[in-house]
Amino acid sequence: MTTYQLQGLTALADPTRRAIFELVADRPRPVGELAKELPVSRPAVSQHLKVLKEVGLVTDRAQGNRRVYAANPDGLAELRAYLDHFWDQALASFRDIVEQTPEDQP
Amino acid sequence: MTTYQLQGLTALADPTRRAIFELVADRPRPVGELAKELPVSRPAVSQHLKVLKEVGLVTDRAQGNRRVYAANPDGLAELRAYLDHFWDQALASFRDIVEQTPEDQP
DNA sequence: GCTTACGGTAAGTGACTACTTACCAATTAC
DNA sequence: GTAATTGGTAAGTAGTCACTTACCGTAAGC
Repeated sequence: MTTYQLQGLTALADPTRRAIFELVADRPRPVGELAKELPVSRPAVSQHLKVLKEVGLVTDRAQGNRRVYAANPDGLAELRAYLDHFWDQALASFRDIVEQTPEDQP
Repeated sequence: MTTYQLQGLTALADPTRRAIFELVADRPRPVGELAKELPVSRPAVSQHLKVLKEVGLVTDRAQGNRRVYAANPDGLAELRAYLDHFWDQALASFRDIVEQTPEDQP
């Protein structure tokens, strides 16, 4: 778990890529529609979608002339599992901190 | 929610920073101990800790000569909330995709 | 007092990456 | 058939960022 790649986190770190993911999570959309709602060019959107697809955060399917992208719950599940794991650890170590006040040491 | 900064995601995107966070989530540690377990220099660790602290993922407290860093559950909670929100949306839109098979269009 | 340990900061550098324009392939419409 | 729409890819570039070494402040030990 520690040596995990967690490429999904890296993918969602970019604001534009996160915006794209949020748009397709709202509802599946073709590339052109995504580019219209974003301040970047259409090739940029294509490149971002390629990254999101590689890490399993989106899926695509041909629909006539267009290619419709949708959010993939599987990719999100991996990130949720990662955060949930450290949630428990963080809570435990944080509790240790609180119980051990700074005046404790001699 | 969409215009959120989500700096925590950006912070955890870097592998070294993620490793640091995982170490302090396991148990609170001083800077030197973190540097010993990582393939980067101590100043690099300090810089990463500064970022993690700014986005609220870790807290620090002076302990004698050392400075002990611990994971902060509040920062993690924000990320969890973000992913959970899009989890529902992704599930819904993904269900639409599945129900509407590619052979549907005329 | 002086020395040692610990850690934050400054400055500089190399690598990565998000973006652009240009080009090409494939499907639809006529 | 040709023209138009859609979108993926190539090549090049500018900005960001993770890292290093060097330096300085502060607390503990003698």
